[in-house]
Amino acid sequence: MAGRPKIYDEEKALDSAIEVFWKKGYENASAGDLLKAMGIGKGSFYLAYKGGKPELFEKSVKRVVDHHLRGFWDILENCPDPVQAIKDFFFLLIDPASPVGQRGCFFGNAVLQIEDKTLKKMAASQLHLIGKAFTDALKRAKKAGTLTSSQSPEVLGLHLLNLWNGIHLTKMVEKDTAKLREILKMNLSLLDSKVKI
Amino acid sequence: MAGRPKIYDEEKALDSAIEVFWKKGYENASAGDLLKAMGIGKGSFYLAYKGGKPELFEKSVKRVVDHHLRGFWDILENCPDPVQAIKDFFFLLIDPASPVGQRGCFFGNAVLQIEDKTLKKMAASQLHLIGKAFTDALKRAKKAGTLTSSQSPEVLGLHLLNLWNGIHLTKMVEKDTAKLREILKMNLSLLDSKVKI
DNA sequence: CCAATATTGTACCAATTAGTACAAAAAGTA
DNA sequence: TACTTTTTGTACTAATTGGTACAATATTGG
Repeated sequence: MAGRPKIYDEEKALDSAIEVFWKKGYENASAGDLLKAMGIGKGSFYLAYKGGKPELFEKSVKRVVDHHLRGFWDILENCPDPVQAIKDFFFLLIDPASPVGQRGCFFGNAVLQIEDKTLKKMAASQLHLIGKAFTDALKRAKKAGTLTSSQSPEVLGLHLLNLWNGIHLTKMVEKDTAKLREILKMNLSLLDSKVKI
Repeated sequence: MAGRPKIYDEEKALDSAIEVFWKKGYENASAGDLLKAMGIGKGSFYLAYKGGKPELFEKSVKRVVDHHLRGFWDILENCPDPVQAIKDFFFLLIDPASPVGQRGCFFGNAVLQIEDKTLKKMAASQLHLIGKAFTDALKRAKKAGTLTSSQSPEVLGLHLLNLWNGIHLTKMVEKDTAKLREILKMNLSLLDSKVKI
């Protein structure tokens, strides 16, 4: 148990790779781009990621789940009013000042960018989990009485995933934030009881 | 004005290229893939598309607009009840038996796949046009009295574009068609007057 | 049937790619 | 100090890439 110590920080390097994947897309990110951003050489890279780019992406997915999504999940699971938290979150998503930016959803992008079936499925199942997180939060809200819609949490959770999927792309096309706010208001009003289908 | 005649059908070759772009994604489609599918050699290809893959994609976009979208636009502009046509169309989109399949939206995919700014913007503006087509159809429906929602056609049109963007991705993740139908029903009910926001 | 023109297939090139091999380096340990 | 272990950087390979050059081919018009 000795050996030359790593000169780089594994998590920081991984985060840099994630940035590249997110910004350029999976297929556009060459090994060279990734190595450069990660600040390591080929020797270190293929030692740490014997599977090359696919393995790096797999680890990136896990890191995005653990790092970027974990906080959001915790809020959904613990906040007093999940419905309000969800609404706030979506409006944050279209705020031009928000750090979320114009990069889209890491997993949604991946599903539409990656040809490799294994990686594509992995990204798709993460998206599905986001839907499940919405659903679970809504179930809790239903019990607590803050979800007043008569629709089932399952259907509403999928609706929110669909809204999530849509808005990430739509906001790249429609720059009028006021209009985006209007459609969010409409879509989120489906969680309220006053809206009868 | 003479010369050796073309051995291939330009439109058929272009359609084949579109298939490749649609199925594999822009970045995954190599020049080799495209030539093979188009059934032509390099000589013919670089004679017809001096700009290479970008030019081919540009022509593909125009062809998809003219060929795939035109029919839909005509219906929207001429049918007696645009609201009903729109609803039918969305349900067709999630029908497993539909030829639309799992390839997603040609333009939406492109926006998320292509790094080249010019091509990306071209795809984005086509998406925007789809939203405008919805809006225009809804304006007509409003005048005809078949659009009963009190929301403006502009906002509802953008909502439909957003639904379009979302459902193309969501149906790749959620295979339960019944659930998909439920969220379509909900989202499309926003066009009806009985739904008050 | 010859000239002009446009298309085709192939051979070729230069650049970039992912990935491997391996020796040098930097630590711990005895 | 010498040995072991792990990481690092570089040099290298093999394959694929997009794109060009060009001679051969197939047509129309004079």
